[in-house]
Amino acid sequence: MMATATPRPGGRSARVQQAVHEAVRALLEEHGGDRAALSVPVVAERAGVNSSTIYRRWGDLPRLLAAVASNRMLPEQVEDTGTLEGDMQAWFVPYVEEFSSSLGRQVLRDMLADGAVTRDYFALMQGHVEEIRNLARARGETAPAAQEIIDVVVAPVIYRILFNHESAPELRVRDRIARLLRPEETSADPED
Amino acid sequence: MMATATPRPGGRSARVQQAVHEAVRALLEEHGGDRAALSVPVVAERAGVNSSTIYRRWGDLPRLLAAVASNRMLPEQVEDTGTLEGDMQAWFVPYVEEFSSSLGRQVLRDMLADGAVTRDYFALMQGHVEEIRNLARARGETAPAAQEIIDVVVAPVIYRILFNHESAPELRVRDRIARLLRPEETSADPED
DNA sequence: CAGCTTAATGCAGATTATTCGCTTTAGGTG
DNA sequence: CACCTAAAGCGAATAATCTGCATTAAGCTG
Repeated sequence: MMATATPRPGGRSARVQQAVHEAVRALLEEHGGDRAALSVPVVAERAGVNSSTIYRRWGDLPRLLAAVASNRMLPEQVEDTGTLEGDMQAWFVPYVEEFSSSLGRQVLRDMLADGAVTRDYFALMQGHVEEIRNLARARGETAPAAQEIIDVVVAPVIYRILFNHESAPELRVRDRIARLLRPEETSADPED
Repeated sequence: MMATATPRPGGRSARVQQAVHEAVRALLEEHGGDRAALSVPVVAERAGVNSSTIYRRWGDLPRLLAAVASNRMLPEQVEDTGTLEGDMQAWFVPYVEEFSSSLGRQVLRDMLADGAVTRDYFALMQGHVEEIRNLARARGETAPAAQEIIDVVVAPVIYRILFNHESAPELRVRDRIARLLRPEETSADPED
C-alpha cells in the first residue's frame, strides 16, 4: 500500500519490508508508543535486517514511521449499505475510532511528518468520498459535493483529533453526518 | 512566546535562545527550506553556541524546529474593526497567507511534529476566536459559537492546507467567513 | 533448468551526531 | 561585594549514519 513502487516487488525485497514494518509495530506496542524507544539500529536488529538497508530504503526513522503509519491506517473499503448516510457512517466511523485514540493520534502524527505520504493518503480518502457520492447518485439520492462532505465532516473531525485531542464520542461523527445530509430534521440530537 | 518557562528568563539564557532561533531561520532561508541541510551541530555553530546546549534545551532537532515554528507563526492579535465579519477577516486572513505558502506549510508541519507545542498553539488560536466572539456579543451582534466558527472556517482551511496543498486564493477564506455569518445572502460568491 | 544480469542486501570501516560528567560562567540575591 | 545556582561550555565516550565494496537472490534468456 502506497509502497515504494519497486522494480522488483516480489521475493526478498517484500520480505524485508514486511519484517521491518512488523518490527516497528511490535516495538511501538512494547514501549507504549514511545518514539524515543525506537531507533534505526533497534528496528533493524528486531527485523533481522541490516541498518544500512533501512537507511537506504526509507532514508530515516521519521520517514519509516510515516510509511508504517500509512500502511497501518489502511483506508476502509467503501461498502454499499443502501443509503448515503449508511455508507458514510460505515466508511468514516472506523477511521475516527482508529485515529482518535491516543495511539491513533500518534500514528497520524507520524504520517503527517512526511508530506508525500500524507498527500497520497488523503487523496485516497478523498477518492473514497467521491466513490460514496457516486454510489448515492446512481441510486437516485441527492448527495452533497465531495468537497462539502470533506469540509463539513472530515476536516473538523481530523482537526479536532489533531489539535484538541478529542475522543471518538466527543466528535459526534454520526451527528455530523446526519446534519450534513438531513439539515432540517437535526437541530439538537446529541449522540453520547 | 510559548517558550520554555525558564526560572531565569533574562540575560544569557534569553540571548542563547534568540541566537539559536535566528540561526535556524537563517539557515532555512539559505537552503530554501530544505530540512536536510540542517543539523544540530550546524545550527549550533551558526548561533555561536555549543551543541550540547541545544540538546539540553530542546532535546532534538524536530523539537527545536517546532519551537522556532510556533515562534515564527506568532498569532495575530485580535483587532476591533467594528464588525464580527471584519474582525474575523482581519484575524484569520493573515494566518492563511502565512500557512498556505509552501514555506508556511513546511513550518506548520514542523510545529505539528511536537504534540505539546501544537496543542498550545491551537489553544491560543481558539482563545482568539472566543475573544472575537465576545467582542461581537458586547457590540450586540449575534455570533456563532466558537466551536462552530472553528468547524466551519478554521478546520477546513487548515485541513486543505495540510492535506491538499491549496493556495490562499483557492481557500476562499473571505467567502467561508461570509457564508458562516450571512448564510442567506451568500449562495454563489466566488472571490477569485 | 543452467547461466547471466542486476537490484537489493550485507558488511565493515569512516564519519558524524548525541550523550554525559565535569568545569566554568554569569544572573540573581542577601 | 560575595555567594548561590541555573545554564552554558568543553571534551571524551558512545551511538547513529553514511559509504564503498562484496554478496545474494529474483527475474530473464536460451
